[in-house]
Amino acid sequence: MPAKTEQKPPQTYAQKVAGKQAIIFAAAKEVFAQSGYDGLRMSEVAKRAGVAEGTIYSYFSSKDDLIRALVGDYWTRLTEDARRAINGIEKTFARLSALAQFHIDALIARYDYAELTITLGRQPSSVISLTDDVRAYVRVFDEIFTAGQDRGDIEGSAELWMARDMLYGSLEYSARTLLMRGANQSETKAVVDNLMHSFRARYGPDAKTEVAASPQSILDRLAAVTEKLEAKLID
Amino acid sequence: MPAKTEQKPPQTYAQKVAGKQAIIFAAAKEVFAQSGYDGLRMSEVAKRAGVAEGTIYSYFSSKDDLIRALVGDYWTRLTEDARRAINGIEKTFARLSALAQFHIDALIARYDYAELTITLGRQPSSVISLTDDVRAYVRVFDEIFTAGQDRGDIEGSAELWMARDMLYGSLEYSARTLLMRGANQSETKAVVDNLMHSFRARYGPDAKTEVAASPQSILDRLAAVTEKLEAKLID
DNA sequence: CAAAAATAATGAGTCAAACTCATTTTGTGA
DNA sequence: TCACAAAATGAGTTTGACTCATTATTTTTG
Repeated sequence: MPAKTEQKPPQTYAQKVAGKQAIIFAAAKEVFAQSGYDGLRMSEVAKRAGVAEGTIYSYFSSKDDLIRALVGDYWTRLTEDARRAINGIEKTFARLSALAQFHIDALIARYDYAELTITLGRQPSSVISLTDDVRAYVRVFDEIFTAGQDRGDIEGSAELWMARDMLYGSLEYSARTLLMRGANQSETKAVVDNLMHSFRARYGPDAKTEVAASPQSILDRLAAVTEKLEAKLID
Repeated sequence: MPAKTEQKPPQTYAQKVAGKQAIIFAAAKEVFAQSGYDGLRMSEVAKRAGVAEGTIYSYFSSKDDLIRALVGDYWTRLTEDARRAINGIEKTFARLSALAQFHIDALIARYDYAELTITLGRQPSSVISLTDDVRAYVRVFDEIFTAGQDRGDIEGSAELWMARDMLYGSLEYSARTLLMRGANQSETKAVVDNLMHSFRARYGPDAKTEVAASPQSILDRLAAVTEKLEAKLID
């Protein structure tokens, strides 16, 4: 990377032009974050980007195209984050679990992007594909799964796409329902545990073994409750 | 039901008015079916219903409200069909399987309604709830599941909502991906089989016999009972 | 039964917002 | 410095949801 990019005034015209797309994009991201799809006004994006409304249209052919770019970028960033989230974890199911936890947390943090992925993904676009970015994201799962099959952690005959749909489908739907009541952290963990339990039972080699809570923690709870009961009885 | 309703000309004014809502609704359904949400024009609905555009607005407060009514009706009809689909089937997992097959087929036949449920369900409406209709639909699953728990086909400690989210989530996501490639009948069957396999492994009694008899599950049950006792004492 | 009141229907008109395009501004190469 | 190209501009167009003053229809009242 040459030092040129550091200097402020002497950029070439071409550089300035290239930068403008990024400026508009950033402005759109801001506006989208606080107004959502319907609330986003091209006029507002233009104002924030410091350009005329018409200018946007020489970089993005329509509002939908602009949003599509936003959503595509979202998945690209998410892909990187997902890889970071599973980085250093070795065992197959632990990796899957970490990915699942990352995924549901991400969805709950910003469900709007997931929602748009569903709607925009189904209507064909002139320019930006979107499907490709989602595919790249989903590949993180695929890699763990097939690697797991290779090392014998996962039943070799298992169909990748079915497992994938089950994982992402469950998590997406759970995120949605958890958002409707107020989600809390412990519930997302429970969802992930339950899902991983199912996964192990379905795809793992040795079937089950795992349970939700340890006997010890249940004993602790029992002891606590019993104490309360005792106190009540004394009254 | 009095014969009055049979006669054509001499309806009361009130009857005519009530009928008009249905006429507009039917017209909207038609237009939506062939144009989708974005393509549906209120002017077109008005034309098909044989009323002025303004008239629609005295029956539905907005385009969104109209569509919401459409989607709500969709789920209501689907609920009836789902009950018919499992009718006469006795065994718990067979019932679940039939329901799952019915569900994925329905989604693939008309994914647009499911899509709108996601988007419209999240934005609060002034009038029509939509969530209630979906809840009623989902109750079909809930009934099978809890009945299954009662008769011991399904692990008693299983969390209903998690199982529900897993089933509907998997099927919805699968429907979406199957639609992207061209879905064929055999693939939906494979998805359902795979899902039911997972369900059996996760929630069925036979695979889990050891677990059912394990100290763990006994502790779980004890904890649950103790909690109930505690609640009673507090009253 | 006629007049008054209430209810419903109408559609021309308003408004908001995405998108266009003739004009102007800015940059480049000779 | 000038001609040419590329980019930016924003006033104007278009589209489509929604409003509301007016008109039509039904019910109520005296």
